[in-house]
Amino acid sequence: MQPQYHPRSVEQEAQAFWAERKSFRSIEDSAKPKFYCLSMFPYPSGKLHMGHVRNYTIGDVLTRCYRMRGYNVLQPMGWDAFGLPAENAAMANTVPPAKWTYDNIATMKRQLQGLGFALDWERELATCRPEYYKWNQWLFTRLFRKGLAYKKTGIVNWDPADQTVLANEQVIDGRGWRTGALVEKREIPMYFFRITAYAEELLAALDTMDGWPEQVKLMQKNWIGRSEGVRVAFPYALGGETKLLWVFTTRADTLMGTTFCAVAAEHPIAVHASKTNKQLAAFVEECKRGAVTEAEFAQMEKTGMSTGLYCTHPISGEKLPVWVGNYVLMGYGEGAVMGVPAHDERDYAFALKYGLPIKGVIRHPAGDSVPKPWKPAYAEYGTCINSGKYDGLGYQQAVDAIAADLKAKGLGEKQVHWRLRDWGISRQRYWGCPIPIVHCPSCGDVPVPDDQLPVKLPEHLVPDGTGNPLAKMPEFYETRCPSCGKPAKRETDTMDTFVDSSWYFARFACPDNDRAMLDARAKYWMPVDQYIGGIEHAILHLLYSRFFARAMKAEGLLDVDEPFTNLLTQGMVLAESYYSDAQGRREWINPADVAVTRDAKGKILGAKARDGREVVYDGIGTMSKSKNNGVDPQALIDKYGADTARFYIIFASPPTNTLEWSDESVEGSFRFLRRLWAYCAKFDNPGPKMADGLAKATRFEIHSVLKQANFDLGKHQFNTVASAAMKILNALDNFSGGRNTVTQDGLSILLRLLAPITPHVCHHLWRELGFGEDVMTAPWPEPDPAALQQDDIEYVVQVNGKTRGSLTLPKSADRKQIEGSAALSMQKYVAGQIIKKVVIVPGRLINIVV
RNA sequence: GCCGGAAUGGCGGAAUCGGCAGACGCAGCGGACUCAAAAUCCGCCGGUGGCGACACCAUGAGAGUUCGAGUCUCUCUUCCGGCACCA
Repeated sequence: MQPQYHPRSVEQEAQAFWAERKSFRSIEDSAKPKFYCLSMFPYPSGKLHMGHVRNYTIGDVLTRCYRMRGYNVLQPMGWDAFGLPAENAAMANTVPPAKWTYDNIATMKRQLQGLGFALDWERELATCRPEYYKWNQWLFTRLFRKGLAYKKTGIVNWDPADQTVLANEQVIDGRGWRTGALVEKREIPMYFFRITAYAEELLAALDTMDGWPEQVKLMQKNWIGRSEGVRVAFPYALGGETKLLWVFTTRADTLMGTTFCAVAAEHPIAVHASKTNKQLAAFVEECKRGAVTEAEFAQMEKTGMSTGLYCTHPISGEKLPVWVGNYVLMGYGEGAVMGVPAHDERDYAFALKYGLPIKGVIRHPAGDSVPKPWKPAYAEYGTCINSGKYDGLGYQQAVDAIAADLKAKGLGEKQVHWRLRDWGISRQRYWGCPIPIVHCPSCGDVPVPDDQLPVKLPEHLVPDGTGNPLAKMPEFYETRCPSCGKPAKRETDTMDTFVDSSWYFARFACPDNDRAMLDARAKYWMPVDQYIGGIEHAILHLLYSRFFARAMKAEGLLDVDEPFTNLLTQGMVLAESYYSDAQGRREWINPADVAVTRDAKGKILGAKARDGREVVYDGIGTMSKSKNNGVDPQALIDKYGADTARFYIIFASPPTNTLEWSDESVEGSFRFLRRLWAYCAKFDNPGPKMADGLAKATRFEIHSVLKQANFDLGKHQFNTVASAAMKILNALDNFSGGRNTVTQDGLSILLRLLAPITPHVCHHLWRELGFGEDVMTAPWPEPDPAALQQDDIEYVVQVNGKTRGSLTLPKSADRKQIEGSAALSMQKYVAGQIIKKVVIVPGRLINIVV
């Protein structure tokens, strides 16, 4: 055996072995339990980054464990290949997004293969291929006919300079990122998926999803946001007609305290009033600029302006002014709210700012009046006061009574309200899946018939930042109506890329089927048994996929509601960043080019760049181009090999934590693999005979560590499994002799425990030392109960909860003997005092309370 | 702003049910080997006091429950993720 560990040749040899045997090809087999292990597929952005390596290493560890445990495992890989970055790269390099994307896929595929993941590459798919997106389109037409996909107006960010729609990400401080022009909101027709039709189900099913982290379920629950309240109408006169201004409130008990109503800038009342009020029109225009995201809305200064119109309070008949508020969102609820300044913090601030009346109608702990400043107690539930016939009622009684009265007048009723909104899928972009609709002047919106699918996206275009190139391409949009045959216009919007990623997991079962979206193989493999991906996807992607699974089930394509049985949300990969301050301009220095100086205790004193310049430590954060703190996985693999990269990633942190990158610790992981190799290289050398006591102790140590490792594996705490492998090697290495029954058993356990993490080196050593032909087909190691037997137990002894020593007692000792021995050993602390009680935790601890 | 999460030595982390805080590793310090370096091996390694046995303090801050709290409860601070057109 080679005395030195050379990862390159070991890894090539192992990968060739797996490729030749097609070790990771998965075939449906109802005789074996199946395990579908899936990591979120990557966006082909260029090269693999550490987040990818982490994600796929975690998935691969699970995949290989389950293979060794005898499951029929599927682990596929594909490409989330449509999206905005390809268009940006296209503009920057004048290269079509398709070419850029396919080149990136080729690079990243090579990198993934170099990492030795147990992937079934025969099932590879890319969402930008017509064979894939044809079925996006096909399903869309099905949902469209059912009304689960429909058209309505939606609001987009409009860059007036480039005459183009911008993504939220492309709007910086209210301006277009390329033009700097003030971005406006525009209403345009868009297609939506009616995800709200499943709101109730998506919420209720969360309670049955035991394999998902509570944290993610809670976030989804709050996102769906079920609330019970009352829908209230405030009548108003417009052009001689009486219309109703609807609002939703969860605090109908405060209805009598309403002193104004506020509507969104896009609300019909605001639009109407602006026609005759120039100042208001300017304010409405103002509202359409500025905040783009909900976060920005929530944090911006709340402003408003009166429309000059009044509505009528549905119970009291009072006249209330109608205002336009920049904080009222048209896309949320009714686009209007009732203002109760006395009992709502935001309304309170608004009323103070604009001199609107404040009318207290709830008795609260701070008293009946509502003096400045705002107190949270004002918003608490209480007894109605100042509310006419509702005086004296509590929250629920008041809501019931008011809802009943409103219902009698036809001005309201109880309603369940959802925070969840329908999913707008139209994008005015080129690099995405075309929406399969033809607009016919006589037939309206006609879905493209099945025999004309897919609507192919031309792959040669280069966008220029001024709108969607498809919309400027008559060859694409000029068509005939599938229904009447007359000239018609094809839809040029493409789908949100979340559509592509909402069902890819099912397509992996049958990526080669050109006659159907899914077939029986999907029913075999689905649901995904273990899904792994970043916590940043906790809401949108996962919720959309849950919706899609239901929609597909309704089409008879799947027979499960929930697509992912178990979910593991991995943490982000972070790195330190450093900059040098040159004339006030920060130049970011890659951490690989920085040397830190430390004091005698290892504390960081300062840092210098490779060229000797002093650099400033800027803390730890996500790896980014702007801070030049990315660590290239390829450089790491080239230097140490894939196994070291995999081992470090697993060992450095539990999967759900963030992982802080450290080049020095990588070195330590490499050192461990070298030690393992060195141990194996001398394994068959003659040495001293192992003494009985040492044999017993070594076996006990190895099997206890294995027991713990298997427990940790069960809770996906892989970092301590890697530690366990190190502990086993330490235990083996304490004996200077070679192969005997104890070390043979121990090394066999070590190599199998480590095989999922560092598969190449374990593959090699397993064969080299004659354990078998392929470690991947060896059974998963289980501890031997006989090795775990012990005659004595070591107790921790405490006095008044403070640890004072330990005590070794025979396993057979009874309570009386334990108490006696403990008191005796604790003479020093107990003497002269009265023992009040003795707490004994069997097999672990004795606490004497004096 | 709202929703969710996290905080333990110089660093990453461990501690299964509330039961020895700091496993395993990194960095650091001391030593062996070497002409020297690298590699490797051995030892030390939370803080304060003490020659020492040992004592006290210590899991972001403050309170509480308990024989006993990193773990449970409340309040607060800081950081991270998401907020519907980044993926």
